[in-house]
Amino acid sequence: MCRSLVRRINFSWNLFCTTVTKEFASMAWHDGLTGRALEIAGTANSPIRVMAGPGTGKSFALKRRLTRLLEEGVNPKNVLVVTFTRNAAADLVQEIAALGVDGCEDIVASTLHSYCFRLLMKEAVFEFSGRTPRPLISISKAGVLQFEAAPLLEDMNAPDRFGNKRERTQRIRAFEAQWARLQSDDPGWAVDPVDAEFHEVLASWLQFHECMLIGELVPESLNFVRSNPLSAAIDQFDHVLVDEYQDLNKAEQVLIDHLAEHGSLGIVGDIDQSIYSFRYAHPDGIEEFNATHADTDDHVLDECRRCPQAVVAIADHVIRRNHPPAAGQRLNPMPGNPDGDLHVVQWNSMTDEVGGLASVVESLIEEQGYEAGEILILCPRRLIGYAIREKLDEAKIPVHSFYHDEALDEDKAQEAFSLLSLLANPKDRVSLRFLLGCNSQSWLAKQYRLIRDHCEESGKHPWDALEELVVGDLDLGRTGEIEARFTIIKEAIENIATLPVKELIDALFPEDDEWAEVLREMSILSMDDLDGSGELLNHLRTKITQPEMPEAGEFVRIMSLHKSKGLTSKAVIVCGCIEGLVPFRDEKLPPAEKARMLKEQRRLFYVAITRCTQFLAVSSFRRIETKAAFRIGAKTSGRGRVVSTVASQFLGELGPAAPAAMAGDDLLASM
DNA sequence: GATCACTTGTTCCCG
DNA sequence: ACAAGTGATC
Repeated sequence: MCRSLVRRINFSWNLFCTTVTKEFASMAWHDGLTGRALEIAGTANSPIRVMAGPGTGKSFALKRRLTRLLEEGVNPKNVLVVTFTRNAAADLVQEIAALGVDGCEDIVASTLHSYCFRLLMKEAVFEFSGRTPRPLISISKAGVLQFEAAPLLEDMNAPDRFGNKRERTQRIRAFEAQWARLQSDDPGWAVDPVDAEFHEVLASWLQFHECMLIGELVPESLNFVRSNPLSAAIDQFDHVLVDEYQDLNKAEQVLIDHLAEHGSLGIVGDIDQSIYSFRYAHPDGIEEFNATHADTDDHVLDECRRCPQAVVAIADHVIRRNHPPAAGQRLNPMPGNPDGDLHVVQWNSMTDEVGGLASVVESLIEEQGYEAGEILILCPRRLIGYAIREKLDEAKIPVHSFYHDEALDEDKAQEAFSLLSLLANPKDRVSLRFLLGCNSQSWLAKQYRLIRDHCEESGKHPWDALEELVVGDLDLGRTGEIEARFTIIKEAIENIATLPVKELIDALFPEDDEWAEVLREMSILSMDDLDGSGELLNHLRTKITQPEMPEAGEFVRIMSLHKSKGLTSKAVIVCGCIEGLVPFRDEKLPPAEKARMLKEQRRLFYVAITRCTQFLAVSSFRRIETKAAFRIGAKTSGRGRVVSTVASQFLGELGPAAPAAMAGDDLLASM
């Protein structure tokens, strides 16, 4: 008790200091810095590698390192900070700026994705590659690519060669994987002839439509940087700092090496928090970093300042299963931290869990003095997240969910978005192709083929060829349906062409249509900063294609376990801890892959439980309807309309520091 | 090429 | 639950 009081005083003292220094002069980078953080911030060695567990103060050390560089007179324009989400970088810089450090607004702080986008936009790069960094936006449904990739799949329909749409989707994924993993760099890499042919057809479609797969952004940049190391288009960085290194894929890691070639390189990461294998992350990269980079200066941060002692104990106990028994502690408690308020709770059904957790939240707010903004709910399935959000809405508790958006789920939303895209850039071939075909099951692939062949031969733009067809200056065979469709699209564009942004939003994403809700909300939130259709489009595209760290506010946050990485919250509730959800299991995988996946799921659980500073509840439920179980992928036992779930194996791995599991009603009664 | 009724097959997590 | 694929018919 006494100790935690002391800590609280220290904490306020720190706050006091930073405000004071801000008023008078910029702070010195090493103020109040000791031990390992001081070394990390102060060393001039390069490269440096920092292995930092959750809550061990790595962003603190990073910030101080940046502050030092600026104080020492480094040109901020020559400093690159790479983070995983697009606002993490901005936050970092903003926090340093708030400390009164000059020049930080000039630091290049962004995701690698947006760095590559800017690089590929440069004329010199276009002339080299002939590729336009216009990302092809797609979503996946039932294993098939939708939206802008749908006409691509259709146009690549070559019976008996590339398989059906699912197989073609898989092939595209395989290519993205190959690029992300730089498999073509492997000496033994052999290309299957069908793959080679597929690649050729894919590349020609992308080339003709002046676009890129999102997965090509980094490999294309790398390709340029490798071939043109002296190009003026490449920024010459004196210092490169990379956060969440374990989540980068190989292409990204190699690109970083190139960008840091003439300067210092610092990487920060944690193998235990590597949770992005589905993005082809290459976590071995951080473990082997010292082998691939001579004279690596190593640092370890393993004292968890964020979490209460009991939480550190269970987190460490869980994650040690991923390592050999002799490996020792992965995460150590911070002496003096409070013990924490830790609960393992089970409910009778999914409905009970949803309602029960909403009551837990209510009780935290009304009985225990928590603010809504201090509560974070992590759900392994969005379905559960939405249900809890609804309950909290009913209880009039402010709440916000942060699922990767279903903005473009509906056909009408896709059509409206494409219309905007074509309005902003009438030369946008992808949007034109999409709009021409989206009302037809066949995507009018045959008629479009005639037009495309003609354009490839003559160098015409498909829009111009269509214009000629409509007025009768051109005859390519049967093109009646596609001409009719083109006329409709043209009229639709003309109708919205002169609208100011506010009215454009109303016209494209009408207020009362459910399908338009997400796009409308995204647009309206930043409406006043947007000038013209181009800016509106760019804004929406960025929101849709780039991950964002969920911002805190005066509301309960609900999100996936993945999204929670990097966040801190006073109270954390992890729900749905049953087999099939956490850990997610894919029974079709070969045993070695299954084992690898289980380890990653364990890391995901580890990330989730290490977000809290005080309260942690790990929750599960016992019974579920067979249909619902199938839908969310829960493992079950028994027969009938309602079956039993199996508690997550991770609940059995919490170790001696975990409290006994209790029934939901008992937890509510005790609060 | 469009439309229909039908069968068949895979997903279901996560950025 | 949802989307692809099939085949008949217009």
